[in-house]
Amino acid sequence: MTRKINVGIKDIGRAVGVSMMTVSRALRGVEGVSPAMRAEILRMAEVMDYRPNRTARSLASARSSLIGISIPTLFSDVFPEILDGMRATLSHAGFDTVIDTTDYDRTREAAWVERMLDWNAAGLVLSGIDHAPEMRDHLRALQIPTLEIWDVCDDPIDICVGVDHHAAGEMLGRHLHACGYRRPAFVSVPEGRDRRADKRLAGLRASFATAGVAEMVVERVDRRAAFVAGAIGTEALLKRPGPRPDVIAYLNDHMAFGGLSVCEGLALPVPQAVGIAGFNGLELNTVLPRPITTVRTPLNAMGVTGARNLVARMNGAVVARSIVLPTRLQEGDTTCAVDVSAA
Amino acid sequence: MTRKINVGIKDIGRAVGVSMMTVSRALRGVEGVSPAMRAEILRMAEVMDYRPNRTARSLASARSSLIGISIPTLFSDVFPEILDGMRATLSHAGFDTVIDTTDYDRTREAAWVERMLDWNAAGLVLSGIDHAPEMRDHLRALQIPTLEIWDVCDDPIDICVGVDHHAAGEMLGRHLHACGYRRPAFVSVPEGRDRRADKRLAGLRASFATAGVAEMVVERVDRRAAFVAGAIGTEALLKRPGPRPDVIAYLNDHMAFGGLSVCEGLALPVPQAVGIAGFNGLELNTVLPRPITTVRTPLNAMGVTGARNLVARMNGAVVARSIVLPTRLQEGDTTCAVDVSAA
DNA sequence: AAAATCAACGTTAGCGCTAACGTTGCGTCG
DNA sequence: CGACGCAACGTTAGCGCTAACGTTGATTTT
Repeated sequence: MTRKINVGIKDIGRAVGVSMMTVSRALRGVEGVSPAMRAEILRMAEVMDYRPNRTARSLASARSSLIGISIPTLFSDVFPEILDGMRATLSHAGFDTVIDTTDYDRTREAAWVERMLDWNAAGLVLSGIDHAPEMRDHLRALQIPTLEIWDVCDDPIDICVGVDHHAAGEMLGRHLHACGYRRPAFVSVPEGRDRRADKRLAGLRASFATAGVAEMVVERVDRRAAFVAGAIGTEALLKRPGPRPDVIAYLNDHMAFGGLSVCEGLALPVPQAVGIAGFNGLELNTVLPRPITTVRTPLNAMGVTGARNLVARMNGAVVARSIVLPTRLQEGDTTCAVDVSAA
Repeated sequence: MTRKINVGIKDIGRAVGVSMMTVSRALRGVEGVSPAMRAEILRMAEVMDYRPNRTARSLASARSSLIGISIPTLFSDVFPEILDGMRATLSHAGFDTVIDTTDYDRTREAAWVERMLDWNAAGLVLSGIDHAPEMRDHLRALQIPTLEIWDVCDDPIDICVGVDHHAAGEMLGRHLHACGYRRPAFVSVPEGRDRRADKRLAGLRASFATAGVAEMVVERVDRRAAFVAGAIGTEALLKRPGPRPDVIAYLNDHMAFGGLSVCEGLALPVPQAVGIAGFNGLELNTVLPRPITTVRTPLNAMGVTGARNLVARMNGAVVARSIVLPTRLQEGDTTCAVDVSAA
């Protein structure tokens, strides 16, 4: 091992016989170095096992290669899937990603963003479009490239890529109503926790209301594991006094599956006695003995698109402020065979 | 807003009337400043909305507040749970966590670790104990505080906290054999992908072999979603020629649940015709209509313990090199009621 | 052919902070 | 009461790198 401790660009420069500035340029791929010299420097850097000091680089250039990514939780299939989509693009572009989980707490998110700014982060990725107002203002003022992902609006902090959750809710609602269901219910998380959940519910409500069905029962469960939450919510729903819902929509497919399991356990015919529908079209749904009706959201593609746009944005390109990805209704076996005449 | 752009410790020093060194000491909580002066400086820092430049701090002190955490995948209940356990401890201690997913690729892990070293990382957390040898040597030579988590051995890079996967496999194997099962099968991921999976299998094999059952059928599935993988693996297993297995163990509870669903779909009586068992005791298992026999692993506690030890280690304390957390067999409804006489 | 242009390098100043030594003034102790 | 010790500060010198200007010699321009 010829590995000296802490080889710096100065050492490389000395070895090659040029100034450290030339080395710096060569290593960064900046122009101003002849191809021959660049090759020689790169070779020597390799030989000497040079490792750039990112800290020094960040300090001198007032910009780091860190990208902060904030997501509500890792206990979900949604965010890991989005992260997975972003991964390749960001790492190819040479960025290091610092991930934070906020547990749906805006204050925590804001504090963490400030911390990332202390690191001279090159960019930020935030989940959704609902954030602490001061944080919004701060980021806007600082002009930090910021991607809001998963949800969309007309006026993002910087740029956003996501789906229209309200429209997704409406789409599912229209389908369920067309199936003949008239006593809809929704199983979700505690109110205010997840804005996307509320939007889906609002969309469902809107389409049912338009069709003349005003009432929608909502059961909220505070359980991290989605399958569990769906099961618990469904049991609670079925135990309620009053007419039993004839269709239950869930915040996502995992929850819907939990609910479906409960119904099957109670020998409640699905979709005749009760319809079941989810959201997101998660991989789970592709092998279920009974595919669940759902609204597919392009999670991975969202990550890819978002990351690409963010990188382009950081390179100074002009990109669309807001990109709405399409969702698609995917009919399964858990809705539609309802006996309308009996209702 | 009185917020000036880029308030530095020099500015605070000027405002208070002391040198920047005193400000630095006060802000870092280092001794050498009178309580009154410290209070005054902290107040002024607050007023002026001072934000430390972490980059500069890292460069000057040759040590950053970054901790690199490498995990194979986010698509699992295991690693998010461990991460969740580490979170609070690390963030309270003032560290920022950079998470990387390796997809079970050691080369990728090694490259990423080098990158973290370029950031002067304060510490590292690696999943499991099997890593690229050069990386091991490098970390050892550099004496970077390194925690290996989830698996254990006598000779970790630095310190480790985990469970004994081989013993867990044996434990489950003994139980299954005691139940009377004699044709065991195991559904796992592709060989070599996940060392822990292989160890569990080896443990299962060992205990069955000791009891006189030499053969164990292994089905390997390459699917990210565990439920899906379990379902597919089970179907493949049941389609194989030869005697049908009378018990199927799965790498984890999600896979086991997928398998259970398939068996139920085929009207195969569980646990009579076929037993089902998983690993990890995931939350899912707490609400399943039929609890699955499993081996509980203390994931969250592992994260907590690991993080605490790592922090202690970074503070120079001497901590146990290797900590083995206990696992516990949790009997469910999916094993044991086998009719031994019929076998 | 003198001037302008330009690629290919070099020099100079820091980036904002901290480590490692000073320095000062006051109590204290033989 | 002078030497000593010590708490509470200050000074100096970078950490390793890059931005922003030089500088130089060769090529092009008119």
